Amino acid sequence: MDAFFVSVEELFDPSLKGMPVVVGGKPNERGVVSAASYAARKCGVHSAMPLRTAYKMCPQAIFVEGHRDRYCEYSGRVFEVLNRFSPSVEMASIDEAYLDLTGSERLHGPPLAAAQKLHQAVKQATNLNCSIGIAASRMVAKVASDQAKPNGILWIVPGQEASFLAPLDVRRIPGVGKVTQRNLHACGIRKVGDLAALDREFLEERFGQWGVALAGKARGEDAGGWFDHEVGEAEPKSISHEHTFMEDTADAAALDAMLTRLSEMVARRLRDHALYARTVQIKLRYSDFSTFTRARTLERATQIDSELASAARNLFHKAWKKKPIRLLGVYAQQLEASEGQANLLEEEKTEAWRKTLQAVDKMRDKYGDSVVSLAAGMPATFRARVHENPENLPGKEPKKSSRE
DNA sequence: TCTGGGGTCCTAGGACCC
DNA sequence: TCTGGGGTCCTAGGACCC
Repeated sequence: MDAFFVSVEELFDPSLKGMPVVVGGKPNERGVVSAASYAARKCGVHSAMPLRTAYKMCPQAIFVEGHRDRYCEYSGRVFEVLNRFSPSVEMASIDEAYLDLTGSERLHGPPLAAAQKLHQAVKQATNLNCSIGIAASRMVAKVASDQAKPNGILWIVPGQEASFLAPLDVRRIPGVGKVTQRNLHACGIRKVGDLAALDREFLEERFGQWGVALAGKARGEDAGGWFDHEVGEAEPKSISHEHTFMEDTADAAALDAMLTRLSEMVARRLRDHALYARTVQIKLRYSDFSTFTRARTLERATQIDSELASAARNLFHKAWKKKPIRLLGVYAQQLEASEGQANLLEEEKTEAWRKTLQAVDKMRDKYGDSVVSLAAGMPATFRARVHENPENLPGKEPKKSSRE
């Protein structure tokens, strides 16, 4: 999809059309650009750029918060259109998909005609523009669709892969980021063609096994192959939440509260997926952006808020250098379908928690996530108030709202 | 310029085991 | 006496993608 987030925002607010628009947050917030309209890109704004930088470069731009639910909905509509065209559709992300059109010639005609039909169908169903790359491998199709932007179609005829790729910057190859680009430039390799011309031994010595794969990509060979993944929703391999503070803080109570809240969010999603985490990891980032992770593997896998939270807080306090913190994160890894064996005492305890959390999850579904929380996740001032006078508990407050 | 949040995959060293 | 070879698990860090 072309400038997907911005284009969806334009559907909801047509006055944004043609304007420099930045999706991601307010211009003075800590955050980065999720998407920029083509008008904003003309000022030099691009995704992943800090919002404050974007504001300096393009002060006249309109800054809007992202609406993930809207993007998901439109992503679903696009998927429905694609699914009509081919039974094997792989959504690679919220705004990118691969279609296998093998054997669909009788139905859709030759590749270019099929792509034109598809392009029109997407436009008709969503009023959004997309770009389409057609090729004999996924990788080449992806690069072709990037080159076709905006709103274009590009067909790389079989046999022409290498000559199509050769004049492009190495950065265009999926998997080549800033660091690899810098390393390749240091060897005098700037274009994909330079890469394709090198011999295997040189690349293997310099970049390891990955260099060999890279040389293949440069010639248009796709190690991944076609739709060899499992069908249906793949289970996640990790679940995480992280938070960057508006201002760095060394307030231990505030940090503990944040770790608790993040743990609750992670645990909630573990339960949604019916998964248990064997490994808990935390991430901390100081004011100078130096970043550390600490992990611990548990005796038994868990999906219980308080178990995750206490593991996270232990890890944090062992690692924390008592300096102001910019970011905290909580990660669940080594996800398993069951918690494994336990002794009788533990079994009783987890059973009690399981029932409690089931009820809590129902309340959160109905009234929002903040309606119930571990006390440790609440602001310290609030905890103190309740401690001094239990009448301050939300349910006992005199004025009733629907939340309560 | 001052750097989000959600992920995946890879590497490398050390502990431990046979 | 100057110290193997293979495997798995765990931990930490980093590149990359959208």
